[in-house]
Amino acid sequence: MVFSHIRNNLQMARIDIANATGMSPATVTAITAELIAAGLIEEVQRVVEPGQSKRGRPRVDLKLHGKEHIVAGMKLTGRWVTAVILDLEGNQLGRAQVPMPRPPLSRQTLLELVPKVIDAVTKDADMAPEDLSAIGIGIPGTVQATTGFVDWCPLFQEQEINLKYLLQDSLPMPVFVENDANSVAMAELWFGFGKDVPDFLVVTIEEGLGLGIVLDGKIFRGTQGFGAEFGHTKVQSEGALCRCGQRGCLEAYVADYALLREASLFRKWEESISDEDRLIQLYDAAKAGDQTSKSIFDRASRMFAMGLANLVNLFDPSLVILSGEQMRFDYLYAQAVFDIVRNSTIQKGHHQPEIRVHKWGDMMWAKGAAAYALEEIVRLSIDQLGNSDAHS
Amino acid sequence: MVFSHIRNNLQMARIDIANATGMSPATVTAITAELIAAGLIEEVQRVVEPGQSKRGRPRVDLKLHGKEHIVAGMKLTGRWVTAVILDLEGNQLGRAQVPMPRPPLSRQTLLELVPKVIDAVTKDADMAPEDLSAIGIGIPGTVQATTGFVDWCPLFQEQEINLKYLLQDSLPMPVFVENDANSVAMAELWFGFGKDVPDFLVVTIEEGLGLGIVLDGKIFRGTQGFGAEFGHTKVQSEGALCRCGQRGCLEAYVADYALLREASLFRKWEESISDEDRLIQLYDAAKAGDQTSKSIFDRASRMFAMGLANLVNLFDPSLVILSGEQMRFDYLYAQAVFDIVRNSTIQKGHHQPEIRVHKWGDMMWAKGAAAYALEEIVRLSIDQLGNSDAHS
DNA sequence: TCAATTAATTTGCCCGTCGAATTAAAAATG
DNA sequence: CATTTTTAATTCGACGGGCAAATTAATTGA
Repeated sequence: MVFSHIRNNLQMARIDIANATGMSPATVTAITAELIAAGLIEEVQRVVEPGQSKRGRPRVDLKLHGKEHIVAGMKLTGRWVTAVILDLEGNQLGRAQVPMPRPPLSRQTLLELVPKVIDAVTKDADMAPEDLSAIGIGIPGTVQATTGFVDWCPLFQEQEINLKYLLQDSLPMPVFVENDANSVAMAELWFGFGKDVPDFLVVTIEEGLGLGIVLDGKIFRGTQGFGAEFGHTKVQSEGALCRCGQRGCLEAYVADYALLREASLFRKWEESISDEDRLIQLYDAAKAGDQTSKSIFDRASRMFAMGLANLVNLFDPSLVILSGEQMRFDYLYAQAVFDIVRNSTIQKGHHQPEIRVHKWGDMMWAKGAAAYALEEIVRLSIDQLGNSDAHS
Repeated sequence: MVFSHIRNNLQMARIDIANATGMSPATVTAITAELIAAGLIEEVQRVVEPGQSKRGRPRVDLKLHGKEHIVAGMKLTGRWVTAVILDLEGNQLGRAQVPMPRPPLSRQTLLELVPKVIDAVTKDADMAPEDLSAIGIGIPGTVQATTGFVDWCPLFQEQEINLKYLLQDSLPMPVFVENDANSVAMAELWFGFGKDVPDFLVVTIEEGLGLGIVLDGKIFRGTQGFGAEFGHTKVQSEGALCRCGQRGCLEAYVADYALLREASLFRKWEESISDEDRLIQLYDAAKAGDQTSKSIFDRASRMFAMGLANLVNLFDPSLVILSGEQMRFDYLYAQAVFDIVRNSTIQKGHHQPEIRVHKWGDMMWAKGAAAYALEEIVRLSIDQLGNSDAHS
């Protein structure tokens, strides 16, 4: 609790922590002493701007001790593997991006890929893999973060594997695996709009649709530990076919492949043109006023708004963050979408959630994965702190 | 914690509580002593069946002290006001049901109605209203249970009122107001399928659709305190008009009025026939093989399954309880519905939630409201326990 | 130089919890 | 029938987390 307050405020004095948490100064002194002894935080001299110094003993700020833990975060998509190095303070020390082999990956390929990326990203930070305290990996699919068990991931050949233990065996540091939408939620919680908000939803828009649910400052993983399958909530009875094999999934209306499927009816592209480029052409056509192209995006955004509205109706959130980088998703961030959401939710007036857009790229997702690794490592450190005390 | 263990197991010995909670026997002794002193629990002699008695000091069972707190629970619908008297043990001591004046009710009518019902139900239990420690009231609409503030309720003329304080002024006991779906969830938690399950969803089917979300043994009220608006999640873009004024709400396909609206296209009823009877006729026709009638129910159940599937996809529950009394809802409990849910959710195999049906009537809803009142009263008692200790 | 002021620490205390020892109440034993 | 065995419950002493109050530390202002 003390730790997360310091983290959220970057640096603060003990007295401020006491006020913010409601604890007594005595308790704060005791706890911070332990954290300092454990190397997790450190004292820093507060820079006093001339003229505004007050009388009395000056406060001594505390901040996270960045060098105590350095971790890597990694994000796997069908096209790229993106990685960052983060220290405990959240400073980005290095980054790397390598092309992803064409999925689905064999176990062998995966076991070679991850260390390769770690080598690359640590090199970028002028470090060695051994310097890392942990790595966090964000992947699409259904992941039980507590155990590292991957029920299903579109990127892998093998399913139902324990990726955490699989990778840990060939790596010198602990590995934490997390659903990629939850990685982004984590990034929002540590570095983004969610810093001061205890409850919010993060909707991610990428190849698929993801949802991260943050309740009371913690990620809600469903009662059985699996992530929220927002992309496969149904928005149409007997609707469009989804790549999951079911019908009417939101994803089947909003994802790239859904848009291209529609477009293929009236547009013939050369084989050689990438999906990416096709989408850009489609989007440009819509913007230029082509009604058919426009109707494709219109339907997608209408369906998306409907899915969002359902989330708002069920969770009654005060904040919804939409996270996705690409230009081609602009239509999903349009005012029209927000209007539909507002008109499709019961929450009235001051209960309407704020909807904010974060155009974050893969790097932020990787940072989220790193944040998850940091959180777990810190949690372990603090737990051990308590235990070692008990023995002494 | 100790208290809820005793409540859930009806009666158990101290040593069992220690084992179940992980506390030491010493602690259990201390806590139970306090609870006994407060009158909340009492010792009972365990009935030893001959032949199966073990050596050693016999365990002394503890059970809730029913007479310590007697509460009333009340459920308001558009047609009836249903009330029960419950003691702390959950024994039903009395019941009453009076017709509801035609909504919307004025403040005056409401303020007269509630005491009248309390008089009736306490009389049925051979008691006086003064004997009640509290009353709990379950109403449809959006209710902030913590404050008793009613944002919107279809039964009342006035909206945005604090029903809790409004009623408390004219009643001798504290009043707790709760969304009716949450009342049912509460009933499941105390008396039903949810007794041993920490996380589950309760879907209620009545005039509208309700949802109670139980996470970690507590009712989840959305991050802003308002209940989950399941009935107004959207299952169809630009769909059927709902009584809330929006389009495509699940309720607009499943609720009574939705079915009758469809039926009115091909069936003309006498003015005098009640909605209730119309529905029964419609249902009988469908059962008898009338294709048009059947298609109405078919669509309703298909939409309902879709809404359920979305809940499962988002919350990943291990248990979903469907609660509704009337025969006319049988089609919603059909195997076909469960099949659609299973085929529309990502959860596979062992992660599929169990779906159970509870044909509970208004009386159980009222019991849930009473349970809520009991929980609040007990919580207050236990809190005061700690405080009075601090002073002594 | 000395008060005034504010931050941080130390001290002593309370409370909840625990392990270990003790007491209580039964059955089994000879 | 007294004694041992067994199991439940309680008591006792101790410990750790957290707090209020007192104390110490470090600064500004008079």
